[in-house]
Amino acid sequence: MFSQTAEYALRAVVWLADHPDTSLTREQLAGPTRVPADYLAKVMHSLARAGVVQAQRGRKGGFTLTKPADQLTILDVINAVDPVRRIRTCPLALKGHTHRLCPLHKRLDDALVTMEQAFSQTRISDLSEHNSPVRALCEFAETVHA
Amino acid sequence: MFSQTAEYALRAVVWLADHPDTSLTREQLAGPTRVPADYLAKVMHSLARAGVVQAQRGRKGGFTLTKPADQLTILDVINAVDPVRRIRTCPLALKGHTHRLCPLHKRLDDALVTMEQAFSQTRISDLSEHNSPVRALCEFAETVHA
DNA sequence: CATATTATGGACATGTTTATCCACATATCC
DNA sequence: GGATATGTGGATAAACATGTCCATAATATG
Repeated sequence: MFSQTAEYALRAVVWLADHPDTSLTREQLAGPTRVPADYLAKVMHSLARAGVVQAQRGRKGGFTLTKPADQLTILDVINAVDPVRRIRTCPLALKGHTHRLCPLHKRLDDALVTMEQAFSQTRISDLSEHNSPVRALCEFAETVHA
Repeated sequence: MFSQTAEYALRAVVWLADHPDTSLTREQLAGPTRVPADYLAKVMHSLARAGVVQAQRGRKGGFTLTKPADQLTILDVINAVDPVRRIRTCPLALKGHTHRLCPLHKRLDDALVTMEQAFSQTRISDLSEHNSPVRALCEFAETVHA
C-alpha cells in the first residue's frame, strides 16, 4: 500500500531524528536503515527538494532535518516522496462530474482522508526510542554497530 | 494508493450489482465502466478465482455476482485482486523481532487496519443508485446508452 | 591550492504493473 | 454437428517503479 520509496524515506528520517544535531552521510544512513545506498541518494534528494532535510555537499557534508522531529509528521515525509493522491474528480472521464463524487469514489477518498489524518497526527519524534517502549526501526541499532 | 486493477475490479462489481440477475459479458462491462476490455478479462478472472463473481463460458455467457450485493464489501473485492498487505513482521531483516513492531511500522500498520475497516464496512449495495443520492460510477450510465 | 569527501544528476539495468493480442476451450443455438 | 459467442490462458509489449553505476559539482581540510 505504501511505496518502497516512502518506506525508505521514513526509515532515513527516523534515523536522522534519533541522531539530532549530527550530519549523516548517505552511507551512514544506508547502513543501519538497510536502504540501497545509491537509491537512497535519490530518495534523500527528494526529501531535500521538499524541504524535509537539508543537504550539505563536500567533506563533512551529509543530511540533517530542517525542523525538529516534533514538528515533522509522517505525512510530511510521505508527501515529499510519494504524495497521497486524493480522489478529487471522477476517475472516469466524464463531462460535468467533477464537483461531486459517486458513492464508490467518495468511499475510497474517505479512506484516503483517514490515512492522511493518521499520518498527520504522528510526529516523527513519536517514533523515537525516547518516546516509546519499543525502539524505532525495530531496534535495528542493537544488531549493528559501526 | 489503490492499484488500477482494484479500481477496475470495483467498477465492474458495482456495475454488476446495479444489474442483478443478469449475466454481463466482458464487453458489456468494459463499455460503461471504461475499463480496457482485454485487461478486464484478466481482472474478472481474478474475481472469479476469488469467488466474488461466477463466470459462464460460451454463448449467453458472462459474469454474475456469486453473492447478493449487500453481502459483499469493498474489502472482498480489493482482497480478490490486490490484497491489503499488512505489516506483520519487521521490514528490516532482523533476527527475533517478528513479534513486535517498532513504532514506525506499528503506526503504518495501524493505518492499514483503519483502511481495512473502512473497506469492510462498506457493502457494494451501499454504492448502488437505489441507496444513494448520487449514482454509482459517477452517473456514468446517464452519459452512455447501448 | 591540492586533495579527499560528499551530494547531484544522468544514463542504464531490472522488475512489476498495466495493457494488448491471439490461440484455445467451452457453451448455446440452429 | 456446425456455427457462433464467450471466457481462459499464454506470449508479448509498454509504462512505471526500483536499483545500479559513473561523471560532475561543491565543500572542508591541510
